[in-house]
Amino acid sequence: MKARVPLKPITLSIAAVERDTGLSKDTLRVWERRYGYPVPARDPVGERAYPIDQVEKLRIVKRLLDAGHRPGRVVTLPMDELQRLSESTPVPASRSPVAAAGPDLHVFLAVLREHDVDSLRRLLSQAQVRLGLASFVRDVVSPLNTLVGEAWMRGQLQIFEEHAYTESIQVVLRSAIASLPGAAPRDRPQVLLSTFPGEPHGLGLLMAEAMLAIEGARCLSLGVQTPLWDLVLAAAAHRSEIVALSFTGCMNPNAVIAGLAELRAKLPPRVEVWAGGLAPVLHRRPIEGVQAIATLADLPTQMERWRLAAR
Amino acid sequence: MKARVPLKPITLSIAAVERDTGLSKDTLRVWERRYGYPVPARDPVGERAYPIDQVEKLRIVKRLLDAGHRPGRVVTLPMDELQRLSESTPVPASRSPVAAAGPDLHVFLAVLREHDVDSLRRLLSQAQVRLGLASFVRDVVSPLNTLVGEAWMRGQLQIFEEHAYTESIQVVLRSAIASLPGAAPRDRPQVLLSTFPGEPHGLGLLMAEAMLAIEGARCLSLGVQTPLWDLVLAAAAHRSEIVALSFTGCMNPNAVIAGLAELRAKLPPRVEVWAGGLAPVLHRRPIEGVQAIATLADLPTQMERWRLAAR
DNA sequence: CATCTCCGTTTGTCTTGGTCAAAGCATGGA
DNA sequence: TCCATGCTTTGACCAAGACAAACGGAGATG
Repeated sequence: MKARVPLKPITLSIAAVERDTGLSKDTLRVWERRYGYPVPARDPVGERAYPIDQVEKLRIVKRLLDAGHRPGRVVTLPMDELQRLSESTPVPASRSPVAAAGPDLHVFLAVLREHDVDSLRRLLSQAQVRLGLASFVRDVVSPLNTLVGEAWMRGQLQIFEEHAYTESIQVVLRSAIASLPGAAPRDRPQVLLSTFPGEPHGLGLLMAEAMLAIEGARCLSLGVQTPLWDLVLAAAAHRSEIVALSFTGCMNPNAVIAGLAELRAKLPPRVEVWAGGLAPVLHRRPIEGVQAIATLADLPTQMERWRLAAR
Repeated sequence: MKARVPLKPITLSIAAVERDTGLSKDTLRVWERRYGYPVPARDPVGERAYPIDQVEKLRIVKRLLDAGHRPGRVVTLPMDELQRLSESTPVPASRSPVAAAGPDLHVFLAVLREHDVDSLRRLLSQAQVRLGLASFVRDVVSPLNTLVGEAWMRGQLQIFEEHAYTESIQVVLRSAIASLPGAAPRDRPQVLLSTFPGEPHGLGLLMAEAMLAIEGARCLSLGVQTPLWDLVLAAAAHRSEIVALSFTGCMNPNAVIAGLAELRAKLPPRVEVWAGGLAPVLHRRPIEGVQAIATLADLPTQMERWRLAAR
């Protein structure tokens, strides 16, 4: 009931800090207990009142956490140390030699930084038309995603800039997909696309949908976060022959493995399970009955394989 | 750290119930203490494990709460009483007489139930062309959303069917928006669209974007779940004159109010805050400095008002 | 040198039981 | 009819403790 809305919000309640930083109330309290930071002031009632500068520091800390740092090492650091870390943090660098990949991907990044979304979309559209959809997805969107992800990790990109990027890619990709010749009802394979609960990123799905649709597959995307059991139901309802999942690094590796194993077990054997995306766990060791898609360029190959298998 | 993924998810953790029902952990615990309901089972570790039927009951209770009932009076009622109340309680959504609205919205629902996504998209596209975008959004998509939401609440629709529906609407709306004449750089107002963290539904944004774009606004959608601070940064970066947020019932009412108040305080006064969507809390009482958008049909009116105000 | 396994440490979420302000409701007076 | 008052309901917050999962380093193995 403490929905206090102070006229002079020079301090924030713990709930407000949770909203602003994404750190849960429990976490904030336990940090205070363990690391002695942050130590907020108290309002007349005895409740925590965080000054804004503490909150801003917490925002930076949160970013470092997302970039892979550990709380115990960074929460107590002074402000200038944090700044230094933000800039110098070496990127976890998955595979994909980005630097070598695109010619001038940095142009896209530059207009994004200037908040010129119109130009960004125009440039993306032009690239799509010039290169063709497949090459656009493979050689522009995919490496650009990595580039943007890395820039964000380094703190060179704000969250809202990343959101604007995602939305722009979505607009261009969806429009390109919509203008592909629609698959005929007889076309095969019938592919069901989605992500597991806990995986909120949908760009991978769109990219995969584009690559598969080019090859003549009948794609049905369910968007993100479909419960496992519903994937089984949906595959049955739509007579899907392939269920394709997309993963980024944000899902728990064990949850990925366990989920894929369970999905595999619940689907009829004739339905294939394809799993792709940046999640490292997919590419460590093969998973029984699951096709790991190393890169988007593998999708056509896999389709070829599927078609050759007599069915 | 308790991201348990039980193989047999016949029960949900308290965090999962919070996500699914919108009732906070504190509330769930205090209800158990005070009213003796819900009393979840305990897992081997001693943590609450809610059976799904309790969660479903809680969802109904939550709806009754949103409709104005008080917890003490409804949490302990048996299931049939709740059903009776649900039906006899005048729809919380004061506006939007669904039954009277569409002529044959049930056609869409029927093809959805038959899993004929191709037909669904074709029918939607045809309706969009026949009615025009504004009427399509106002008279088809919006009431259809309510219809689908209610069907899902009643358990008449699977989650994957709801996902397929959402994706279909998205395809049709995005394609319609893309084919609108683009706004000129000088056009106004510049509108920033998004949702708060915790609000995962993006259809409202698309509908609003369509209505606003028709009226000649320059829209920039950031997709869903933009942190509050980033909304402020984005509004500054894009010189937005209006920040429009969309809410469904899944957000905690207090979080909605507090978030809007904080956003209002952090934005420069000349930037307007518009809040729309089905969340009941928006329409209970006006919020200082925030324009509540009752229905999508109000968006043109609000635009008119904004343009008349000398700027 | 890469990869696996083991083990101690770190970390966030959950636990109990208590406090209290704000919102809701009813009663009585103007 | 409308407003002031007092009582009840309600959920957010607090403290301190427990514990499993995730992490990271050491050592063994291919």
